[in-house]
Amino acid sequence: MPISAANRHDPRLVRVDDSWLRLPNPYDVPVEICAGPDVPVEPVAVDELLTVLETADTLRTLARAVPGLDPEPRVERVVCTPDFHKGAGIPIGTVLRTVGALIPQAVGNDVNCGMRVEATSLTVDQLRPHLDRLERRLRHLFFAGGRRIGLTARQREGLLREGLPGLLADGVPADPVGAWRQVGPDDLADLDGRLHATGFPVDSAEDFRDWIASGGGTSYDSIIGSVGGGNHFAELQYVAEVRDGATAYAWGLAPGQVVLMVHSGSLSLGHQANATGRDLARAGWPRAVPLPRNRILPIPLDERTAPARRRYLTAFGNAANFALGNRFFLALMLRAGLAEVAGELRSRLVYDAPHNLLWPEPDGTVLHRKGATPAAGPGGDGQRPTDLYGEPVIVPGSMGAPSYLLRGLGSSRALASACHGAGRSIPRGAASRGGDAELDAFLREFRVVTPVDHRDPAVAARRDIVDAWRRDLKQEAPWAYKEVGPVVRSLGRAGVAEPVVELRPLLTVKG
DNA sequence: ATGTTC
Repeated sequence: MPISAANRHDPRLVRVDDSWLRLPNPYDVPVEICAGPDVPVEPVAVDELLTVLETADTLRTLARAVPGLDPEPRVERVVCTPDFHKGAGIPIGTVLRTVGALIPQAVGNDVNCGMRVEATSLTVDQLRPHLDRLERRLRHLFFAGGRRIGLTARQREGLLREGLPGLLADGVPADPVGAWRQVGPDDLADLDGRLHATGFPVDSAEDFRDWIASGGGTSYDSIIGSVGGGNHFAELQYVAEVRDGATAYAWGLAPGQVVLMVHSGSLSLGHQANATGRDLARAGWPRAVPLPRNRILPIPLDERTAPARRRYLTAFGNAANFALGNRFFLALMLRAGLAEVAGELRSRLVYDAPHNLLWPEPDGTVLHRKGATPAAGPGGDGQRPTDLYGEPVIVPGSMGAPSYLLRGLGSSRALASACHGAGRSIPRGAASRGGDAELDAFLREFRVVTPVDHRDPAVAARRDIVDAWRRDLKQEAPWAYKEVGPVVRSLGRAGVAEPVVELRPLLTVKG
């Protein structure tokens, strides 16, 4: 193989085989990166991985300083996905299994950032003639006053405490307005949780009283129905290629079928929950232990920290539930646009997958995912349709690029986790490449609907707004991301997940 | 990643 930027790896990494790299370390923590020889690994991200190892050392210090911790805190295993790249603190694409402690900062700031995919009853041939009009309608629905998601305090509290079952406990409002009009029998039928996570039961929502109250009665707020920034989007796609016919059929996907894909998180609620976790970890930090240099503070799983953990996990669960609800409403908004231009349609959930979550287990282990997606294999309790074929793994491409739907294979080496995208080739915040004309041509070609309509002369006159918007959007341009193909092939070769369908974009709404 | 609406 020729030496190129794409196959040079950081010298600190040891290639184990075609699928895995290992980071040797003095803490005896298994650290492995799932990446083929054609997937470049950012040295800066490897630097950050060393701070994860400092956290392994922090847990040892805690175990010595706080007597009687049972089980003794330690980092059991670290796995990085093929799209692993630099983030704030712990790299994005890091899966961490700990024993005897949880680490709020090992979850991305945006709690339960994730994907929702729905299969519609429309075909790409039916939709193509209406794309110009759809683009205009979606701009109105997402960015120009068309959102109109009214929620009662009861619905808000239900959502934060139970997720979608709580939101929809009383069914659809008697006189539905806006996105609510798109709720159909399939949405209510899926609420038994057999297909996917519909909610995380938590016993209160005290940290979010302001959002719940929001003026009383049926009220509107500035958060629900927002796409969010960065790499978040709401997209219409179609099934371009079927790679695994049996699984595609079981998941209700056929060639040419129009699919909705939403990538979004918990917006400000997740940030608030994470800040709560960080503050509680700091407030409860044992005086005998110096603050770790990397500022990543674990919370040991003992009696002393029980009230703090309960408070954090409640806020965390509230935020995670909000994200499920927001993705649901974003999908309803896409459905509303489709219904306006192509007539009434059916749309059914394929899967909702989280990227940023932690899972405390009764045995004292905690699985943390930051920018990685679950990829459980076939099996489970056999009660869910997905148990037959493995968990749906949604890998979005960068703007304009194909996305993939894979089936998880439950690799224990990979901590049953897959990548959540192609991964950046240019870190966020680095100088963005490409001229304005190049960006504009790209946005037109791929029908990218954005909040700033720079073709409107009144908007174009606001240079400061347009410049800031272009700067941010260039960070999400395809040239800021790796190619998704080699990343997806790495997952297959490693036995993490296998492709089921390839999806190509028709129209993208960027927040 | 970071509240764009009645």
